Amino acid sequence: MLGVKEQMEVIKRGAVEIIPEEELLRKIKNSIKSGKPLRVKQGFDPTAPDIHLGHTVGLRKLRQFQELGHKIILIIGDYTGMVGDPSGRSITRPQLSYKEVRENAETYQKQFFKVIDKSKTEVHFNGEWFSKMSFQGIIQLASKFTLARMLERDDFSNRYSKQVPISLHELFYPLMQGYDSVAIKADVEIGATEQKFNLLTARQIQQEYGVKPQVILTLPVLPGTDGVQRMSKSTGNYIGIDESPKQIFGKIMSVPDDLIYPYFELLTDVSSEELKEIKNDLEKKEKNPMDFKKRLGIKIVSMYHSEKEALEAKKEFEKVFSKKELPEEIPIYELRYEKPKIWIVKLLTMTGLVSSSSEARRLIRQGGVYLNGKRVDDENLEISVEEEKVLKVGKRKFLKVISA
RNA sequence: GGAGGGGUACCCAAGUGGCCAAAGGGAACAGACUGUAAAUCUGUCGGCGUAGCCUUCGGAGGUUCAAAUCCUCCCCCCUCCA
Repeated sequence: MLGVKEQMEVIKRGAVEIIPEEELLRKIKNSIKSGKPLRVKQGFDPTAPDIHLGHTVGLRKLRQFQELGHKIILIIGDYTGMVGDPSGRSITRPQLSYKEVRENAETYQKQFFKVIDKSKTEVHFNGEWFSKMSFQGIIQLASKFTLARMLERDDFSNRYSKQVPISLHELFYPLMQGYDSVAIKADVEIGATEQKFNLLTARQIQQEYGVKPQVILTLPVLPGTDGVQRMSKSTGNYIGIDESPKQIFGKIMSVPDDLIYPYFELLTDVSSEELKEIKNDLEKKEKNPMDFKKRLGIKIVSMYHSEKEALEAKKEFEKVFSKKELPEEIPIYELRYEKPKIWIVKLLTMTGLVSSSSEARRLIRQGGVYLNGKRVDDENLEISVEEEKVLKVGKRKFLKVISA
């Protein structure tokens, strides 16, 4: 096991706050002395079935704790998932059914272990304790906190002042998360900065239940591919770690240039010297940001697939978008049509390339439809059904149409 | 229980009888440009074989030549008082 100083250095990298830092020092010291690893907790609510790069910021930190010899406790919030975390939210989250949550949890676990080491991880569903909690227990838990303190949160107070509804069950979320820490006796809990309130509430709840309070460690929130909102599945600005190499690479390339540095910092292992260099180069603007993005894309795809696939994805990207050639693999559509000729608009809607014929006409007018590499400029074009053809809609949609 | 304010397209939001398929912004999509699925600029953004029609402003009825807009009932949200 590494010494206190060395451990702290690893732990502090990329962290925003450690509260209280002295307490963490003490805990690590004790852990080294006693040989007992720290219990480091992070919870995830399985609201959407996919883990994306935003989740990996925390998971990677857990991984580092593992490498330092500590115990990771992963809480899968099957019960908290039914409430929905109000953190950073301006509206009530849609409530999920228990069944949905359990199904998502399955997928989650598979993906977790692409980042962290399964053999050194303890997994709990918080239903383990919440499903057994009596109403009496709930009253007891609720009595540990006051409304005034709850309303200190700016997400709640914003909603309240903007007259956006806050349901009572949402108030339970921080209490439940706190109780998780009681149940598993967490020494450290990590979470994104927007989790600070929940994380701090847990400290208080732990003390109320006679458990030593945890140290909290916050990490930056990862912006999504739009460069503005936090990465999340519901806003559609995410990159899932289970996506194909091509998709991950392509999405990295579509990220605004400003995100290049934060992504390198939060999502990859590049050394701090290398990071500095990247920052300098980006600021000087002498080098092409595209090349940094390619490097980033290769790094990230390599982590979740392989280096070989990463290089292939890069090649494919250059082929399709830089050279504007046809991609390596094009999906095939088998066309069944009773007449020898088919109207182009009809074909586009039939194949699902566009959702309505108005849209098809619009795209043709805008010059976004290609047939066998030639731009289609006639909305009334009739094309032969027999002949094999390749359709391109916009920059990214390709389809090979063959007659069935 | 009483009083008042609201519900408009994917999201925010304007519209209080016809000029409303509905301003503006965001998102999305297309094109141009390039350094890329970045940035910027331009355009599109309910549906229908494009031609005028059809469907849409919380829901159901009604008034009117004409309703997002007026009337009735209902549902939902917010605020204040109790």
